[in-house]
Amino acid sequence: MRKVLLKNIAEHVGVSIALVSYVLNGKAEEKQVGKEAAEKIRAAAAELNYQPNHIAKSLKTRKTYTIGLVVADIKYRFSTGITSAIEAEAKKKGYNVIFGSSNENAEKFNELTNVLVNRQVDGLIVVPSEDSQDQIALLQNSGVPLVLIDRYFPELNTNCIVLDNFKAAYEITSYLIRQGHARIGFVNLETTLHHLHERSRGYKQALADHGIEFSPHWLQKIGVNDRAKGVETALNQMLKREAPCDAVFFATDTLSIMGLKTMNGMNLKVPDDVSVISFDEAEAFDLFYCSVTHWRQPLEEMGKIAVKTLIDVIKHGKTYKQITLESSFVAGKSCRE
Amino acid sequence: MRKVLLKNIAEHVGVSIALVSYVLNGKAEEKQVGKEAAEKIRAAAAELNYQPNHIAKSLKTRKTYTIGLVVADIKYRFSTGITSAIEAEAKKKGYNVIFGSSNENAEKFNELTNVLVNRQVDGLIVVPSEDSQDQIALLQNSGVPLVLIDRYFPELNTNCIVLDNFKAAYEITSYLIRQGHARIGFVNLETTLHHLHERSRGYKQALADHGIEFSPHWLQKIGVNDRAKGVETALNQMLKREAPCDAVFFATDTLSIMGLKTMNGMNLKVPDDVSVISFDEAEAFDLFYCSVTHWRQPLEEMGKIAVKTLIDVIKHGKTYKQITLESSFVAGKSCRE
DNA sequence: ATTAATACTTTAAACGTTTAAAGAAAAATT
DNA sequence: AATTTTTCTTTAAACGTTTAAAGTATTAAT
Repeated sequence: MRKVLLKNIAEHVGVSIALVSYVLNGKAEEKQVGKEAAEKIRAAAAELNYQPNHIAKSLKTRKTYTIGLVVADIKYRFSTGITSAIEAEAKKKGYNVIFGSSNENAEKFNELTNVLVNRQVDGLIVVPSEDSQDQIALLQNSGVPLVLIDRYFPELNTNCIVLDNFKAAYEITSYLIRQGHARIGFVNLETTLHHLHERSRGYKQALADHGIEFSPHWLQKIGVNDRAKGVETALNQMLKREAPCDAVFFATDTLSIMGLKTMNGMNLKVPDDVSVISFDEAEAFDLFYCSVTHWRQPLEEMGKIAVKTLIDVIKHGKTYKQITLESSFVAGKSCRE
Repeated sequence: MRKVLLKNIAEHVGVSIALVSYVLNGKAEEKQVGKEAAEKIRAAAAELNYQPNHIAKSLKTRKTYTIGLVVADIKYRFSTGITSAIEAEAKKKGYNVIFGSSNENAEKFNELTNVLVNRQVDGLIVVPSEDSQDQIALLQNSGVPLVLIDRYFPELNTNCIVLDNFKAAYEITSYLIRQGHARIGFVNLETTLHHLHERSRGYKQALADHGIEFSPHWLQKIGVNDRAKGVETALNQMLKREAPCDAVFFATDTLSIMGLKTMNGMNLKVPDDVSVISFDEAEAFDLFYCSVTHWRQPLEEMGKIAVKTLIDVIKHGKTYKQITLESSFVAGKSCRE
C-alpha cells in the first residue's frame, strides 16, 4: 500500500502539484485557486486519504513543529507533571514533543540537547542539569529557541520560567516560626544549582529576620551518592542531640520521602515529635499517616507558559523573558499547631 | 551562523558532494574512496563541526531512526519505568523516542498513533488503551512495525511483550491461601482489557483449586469515574460485614495506593486486621508504615525486549512474536505470617 | 478591437541528502 | 603501445514537498 502523494492527487484531478499543495495548505484564497478545482482537490485528498509527508514538508519549510524537551529525571513527579502539561499545551498549538531525560548528568544533557537540535526541533524546553551552563550558553548562541524551566543560571541571559525560590523558602520557614518552632532544620541537596541555593538563602534569611540564631547543624546538605543514607545521617544530626530540631523542612519532594521514611524508622511521630514541611508534593504522601504540609509548584501553568514562550520565540525571534510564577502553600497535618 | 552542509565540506576539500557523503557514512571502503581524500574530508567535517541534517537524510532513506511510544498514562509508575527503559535501549541502538500519553482514552490513542506514523516513525511501541483494537488492527494492516507491551488483544495477531497475568494472579492468591487466609478479596478495574481479566481469572482459579468457595462480594470492580470513592465502597463491601475478608489483593499499584489510604482512614491495621498484596509496586509504598508485599513486573527487561523486537521487525520485516516475561514475588510485611 | 486588468494555473527550482551509473585516471596486462 | 582492469571521482536524479515567477485564459476598460 504505497503512500498517497500530492502527485497522485494532482494526476487524479488533472491539475498541477502546486495547485494541490496550495489548496491542502489552506492557501486556496490567497492564491486564488478556482473554486471548482479546489473542491475537486479536497475531495480527491479525502477519497485517497492523503497524509502529508512531514519529513518532506520540514525539509522545505525548515519547520518541524516539534519541541524538544529535556527533563532532569523522568522519575520525578515534577517531570511527569511538567511533561504532560507541556505535551497538552504543545498539542493544542499544533506542536509535538520529543523528550529525553538527562538523569541529572551534564554529559547526558549535552548529548540529548545536541540530538534534539540535530533532529531539527523548532525549539527546546529544558530543565538544565548541574554544570550545564556552558551547553546552555552554546545553545543560546547557536540561535535555537530556548526556554529553561524550574532552574536557571543567573549569569546567563535566557528565557526562563521559574519560581521565586527564595521567597518560597522564606515563607515556609516563617510559617514554621509563627507556629512556635524555634529550632528548624533544613535538608537540602549538595549542589551548585542556583534555585536550591535560593531555598537555603530564604531559609536562613527568615531565621535571621525573626531573630533566631542559626545553628550550623540545622542545615544539612545531602551529597549525590546514597542519598537515603545521607538523609538518615542528616536527620540524626538534627534530631538526636541535646536540643533537637522541632521542625524539619525538606528542599525537595524526594528528600521529603526519604526523610519521612527515615523518621518512621526512628520511631518519630509527625507532628508530635517533629513537624515536617516539604517543598513540592509527592504521590507517596498519600500513604503517610498524616497529610503532609507542602509548598505547591504550579506545574500546569509552568508547562503552559513555557510552551507559549517558546512558540513566541520560534515565531517572533529572541526575547529574554524571566517569568516568575506564584507558588502556594498547602496546609496539611504534619506541623504542630 | 548558517548550518554546515555536505556541500560546504565538498568545496572546502575540493571534491564532490558524493564523496563527502560516502566518507561520512562509513562507506569509504565500500566505495573505494582514496585514503587521502577520505582523510581530508573527515578532517574538514570535524573542523567545520558538520552536523548532518536528519530531515534530509530521512527524506531520502525513508528511515528516521525514531521510535514512537504511546503509554497509557505518563503518571503511572509503569509508564515512567518503561519509558526510561525504552529510551535507554533505543539510544543504544541509535534510535530516538517520540512519546505520547493516551490517558487511557481510545480517541486520543488513535490520534497519537496517527500523528506518530505521519511523523514517519520507523515503528511503534504501544500500551494499547481500552477499545483500541480497531486502531491496532489498522496499524497492523498498514504495515507499520508494531509492538504491544503490557496489554494485548488475544484475537489480534500482533507482536507483544507481556506477562502471564493469569499465572501471576494465581500465584499471588495461592500464596495468600497458603498463609492461611480463607476470605480473600480482589480489587480490579471495571474494564474490557484482557490482561486485567486474566488477573481476575487467575484469582478465581486459585480459589477454586484450593477448594475455597468464591463469594461474589469478594471480587470488586472499580469503574472509571471517581476511583477513590469506588475503592472505598469496594473495601466497605469486603471488610465491613459479618465475615470480612482477611486479605485484599489489588490488581494495580494505583488501586493499592487508594486502598491502603482508605484502610488508613478506616483505622484498619495492616497486616493485623487485613493482609494486603499489590500487583506492581509504587514509590508511595515507601511511606506506608509497613513494607508492602507485591508482584514485580520486569520493566527494564520489558522495555529492552520491546525495543529489540521492534528493531528486528523494522530491519527484517514482520514477525508475530508473543513474548511472555517472567515476573516475580517480592515479600514485604503486609501479609499475616 | 485593442489593451489592461484580473483570475487562475503551471513551471521549475529549491530544501540537504543518498546512490546508481557514468566517467576519468592510474595501474596492470597484453 | 594498445588494451584491459582496477581504483577513484563526479554527475545527476531522486526523496516529497513549497513557492516565487512565469504563463495563459478570461473579463473589464478603453
